[in-house]
Amino acid sequence: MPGPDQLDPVLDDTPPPGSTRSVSESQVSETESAILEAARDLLAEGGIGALSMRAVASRVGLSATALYHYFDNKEALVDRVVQRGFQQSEEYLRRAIENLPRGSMERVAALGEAYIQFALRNRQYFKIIFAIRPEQPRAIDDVPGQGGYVVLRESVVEAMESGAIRRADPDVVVLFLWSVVHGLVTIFMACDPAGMLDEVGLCGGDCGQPEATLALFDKFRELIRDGLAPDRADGSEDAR
Amino acid sequence: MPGPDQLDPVLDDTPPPGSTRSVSESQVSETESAILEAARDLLAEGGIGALSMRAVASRVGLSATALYHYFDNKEALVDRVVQRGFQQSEEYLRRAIENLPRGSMERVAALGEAYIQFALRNRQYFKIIFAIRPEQPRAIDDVPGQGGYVVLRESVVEAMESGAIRRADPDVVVLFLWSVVHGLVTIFMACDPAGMLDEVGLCGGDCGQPEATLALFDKFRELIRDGLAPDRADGSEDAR
DNA sequence: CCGTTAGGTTAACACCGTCAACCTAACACC
DNA sequence: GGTGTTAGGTTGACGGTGTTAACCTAACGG
Repeated sequence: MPGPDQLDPVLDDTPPPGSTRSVSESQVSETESAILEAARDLLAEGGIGALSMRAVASRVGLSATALYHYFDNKEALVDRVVQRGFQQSEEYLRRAIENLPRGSMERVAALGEAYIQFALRNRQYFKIIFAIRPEQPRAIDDVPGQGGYVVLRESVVEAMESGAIRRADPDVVVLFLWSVVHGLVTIFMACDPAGMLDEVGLCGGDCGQPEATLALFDKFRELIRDGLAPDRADGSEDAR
Repeated sequence: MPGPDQLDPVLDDTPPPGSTRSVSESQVSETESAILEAARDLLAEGGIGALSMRAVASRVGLSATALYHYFDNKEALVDRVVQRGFQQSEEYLRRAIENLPRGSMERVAALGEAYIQFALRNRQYFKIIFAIRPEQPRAIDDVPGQGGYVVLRESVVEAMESGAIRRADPDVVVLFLWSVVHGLVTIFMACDPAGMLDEVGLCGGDCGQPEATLALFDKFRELIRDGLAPDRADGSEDAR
């Protein structure tokens, strides 16, 4: 019933007609982006197992070996697909906070929610990042944090300056928050949440994953804010 | 230089000689466990890419098709390998806390550290669980939490009763803590920590992953304990 | 003695990533 | 205008993959 994961379509990189697009960087032939699109679609429809050079090629109307004119090998193709996918994450996150006041805790929390939503809507990208690589971990730039890292860091620093959260090494705080939401999302991508969630008492049984994950994140917010230590003002809290 | 990930060897399941082993459950032929062992070794040596039916078979001295007498298909084999790997995690965690006082915060923290260590020593299992599987998420039982969940929950409940941590829904707290360490570990398995860590100021450049991850976790402990909210006893904290 | 089963074989199929060789149209240059 | 050179494409093949079908053989129960 969950259906195939869909992947968010990627920003079009055909230049707006008449624009004097600089020949820099993201010069990408029409065929090349058709290949990337086809690859993304196959990934979304059937996971990494469905993304074969031959399948991609036939979807674009080429022979498999033609792809090698654009990409060194399959790994390079997949990397580009994932990279393009994650490039959106930054914009996704930025849009999630554009209407929230700078320096507020809500802004930071909204980034967490957005990360969860993006991850669950693009889980194929995540699966690849954390699995496919033969051995050596990739550069951090490929990882979903990259774009989001600076966004989150900015919001955290602002929140510290405004006094919404306490002062501490912002990088540690950012990695901490990132770990929380990323771990949550990763766990829920691997487990059947049904069995775990009625344990937690959230939604009775067959709720959708995104809602359940977000609901749990909402409960996390309190823990993130106040910590696990018992109230120093010892007393009323939870008497009886 | 990081060398191949090694995987912890699995508990021997050949019955101790003379024991009246019940014919229940884990009845496993010698050949079958030889296959599982070979598969685990291949996984450790070369990742999932090196684990092919033919490679496993030849290592056991069989033809590839013989494996199908023991496992429905490759997926089933891999699942068993991973499942056996994770079965150890519970014991691993239990051993990490056996000398720590019940109800203490250290006990909870030690579980986090143990989880990180186990994950980094058995990362191949994690990669498979959280990424490779074709589509549908597996049952929660397969996930590394399963065994560990009850252990962690027990320690959390005890810590609440002793007053070491504040009272809250223990399941939410457990999932929260699990998310933190799991997220941390997952992120570090995917990124090159070098680039990220000197950002954070931990270890100058080429330190090993486990140490870096544990060091960061150590910094997290403070955030977990006290939360992000500014001290209510407003004042001294970080005055310039 | 015969049937069944467990455990194993070989041969084959369809698919995979990739390479080598070749083709063809477009363009730069003397 | 002829002549490289190159970008973009083809076909065919190689070795490897998971998996199936058919077959073999030894052990065991009736």
